[in-house]
Amino acid sequence: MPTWLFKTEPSEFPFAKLAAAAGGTMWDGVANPTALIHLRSCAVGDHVYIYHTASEKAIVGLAVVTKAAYPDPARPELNDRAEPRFAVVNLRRVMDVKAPLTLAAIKADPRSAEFDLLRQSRLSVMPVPPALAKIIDSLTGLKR
DNA sequence: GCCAACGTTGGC
DNA sequence: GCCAACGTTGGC
Repeated sequence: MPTWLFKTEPSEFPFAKLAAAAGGTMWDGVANPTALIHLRSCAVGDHVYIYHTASEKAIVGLAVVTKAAYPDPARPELNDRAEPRFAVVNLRRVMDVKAPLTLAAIKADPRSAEFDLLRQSRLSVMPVPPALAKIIDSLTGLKR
């Protein structure tokens, strides 16, 4: 199953604020067109690494998609059309990583050279290639 | 706080 | 439809 990486600013919406209950929490605020394309590709059951930006710059946890993309209910004026401008998904918190995986550590590993996280620093929703997901699982101590 | 690397906007 | 000017993100 596909794995994604979502970025969030920990002072705005930290990983810990994601609900661990079945329905999860709405993940909104994605405006970048490329990020929205990825967001619309998320399916229920897909796994999502949560990455904290700003001072942390590390993968801190794992979440799962509990509801696929739908129009942001807070932006009806922009979503009342065939192609909604803003999409959101629901995410449920699954588990913390055993060890946060820092951007510096990811950069230092030549196997992540093609990762969007390094190639396009402003992208907030991106796919994680399966081979890289395996590496990240091992480096963070995630058992899933 | 700075600035590179994007996106977006609006005049033409 | 182009592109200059402006705005935003996020690493440093």
